[in-house]
Amino acid sequence: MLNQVTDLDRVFHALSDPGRRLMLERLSEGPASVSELGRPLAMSLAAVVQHVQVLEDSGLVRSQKLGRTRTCRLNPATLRSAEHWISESRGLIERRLDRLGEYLAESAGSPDPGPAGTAS
Amino acid sequence: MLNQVTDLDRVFHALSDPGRRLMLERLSEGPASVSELGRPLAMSLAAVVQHVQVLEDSGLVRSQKLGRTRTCRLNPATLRSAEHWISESRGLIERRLDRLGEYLAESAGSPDPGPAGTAS
DNA sequence: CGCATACTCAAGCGCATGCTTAACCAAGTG
DNA sequence: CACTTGGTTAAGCATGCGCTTGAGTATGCG
Repeated sequence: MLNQVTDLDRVFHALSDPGRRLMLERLSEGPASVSELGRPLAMSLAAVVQHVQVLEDSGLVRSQKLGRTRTCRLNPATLRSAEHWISESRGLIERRLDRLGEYLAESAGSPDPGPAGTAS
Repeated sequence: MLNQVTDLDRVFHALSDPGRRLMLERLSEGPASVSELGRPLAMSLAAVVQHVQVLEDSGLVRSQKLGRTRTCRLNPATLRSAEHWISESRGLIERRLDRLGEYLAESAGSPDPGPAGTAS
């Protein structure tokens, strides 16, 4: 719950690249080799390897080498932790907005009394 | 569904910074001013403004200036689109793993028949 | 064996990011 | 009015990121 923060850094950063997301989408349909992941991407194999490394460092992907090919597979648990962070924040504010809506509906006409609370 | 991709770039990139996530958590409890968002962050106001700019470009945050203070508030819709992308990928692979589990339970002993499909 | 395949590693390059300081402006406050 | 507070903008700098090339290693195949 605390050092997960730095984990989230890596996860969201990994997710912020369209090429890496494409790899993940591919991986969500089943395991794949490194060169297979990079095939639709128009870049050198070395670059693909670096992307895979980012994904693996983030925990989104795990891989193992069998013979001379490295097989990657998605790790849903890490994906879930990112999803969890988002849904927490989103849930929080949506509940807040709901309550605000009710409040405004009840006492229509009054301005927001104190949205931020401690305003120094 | 298509040009959302570049939007997701910005959203996930915005989420990849711990300071920005802290701002979002703050914002999920209600609107706040720029200097208020930056108070716990140990950096100059100018830097905070730049972070807010990133959040706003991503669509995660909207703001309006009233008097001399800019008030920021969270936009749950954008948060939801990021959550949606993740849950899609995660759902896909978890269903796949479930099916694989059933398959392995039924015909125990057989190897995976063809996980990637088109292996060229 | 020789040759292709599938990476792996290191160095380097250009550009973006994250921050700083400094100057500036506008809005409240005494 | 002077002064402070809150924010904006621009310039500059250090670091990191994404990619390349080039060389090397290990595996599979005929």
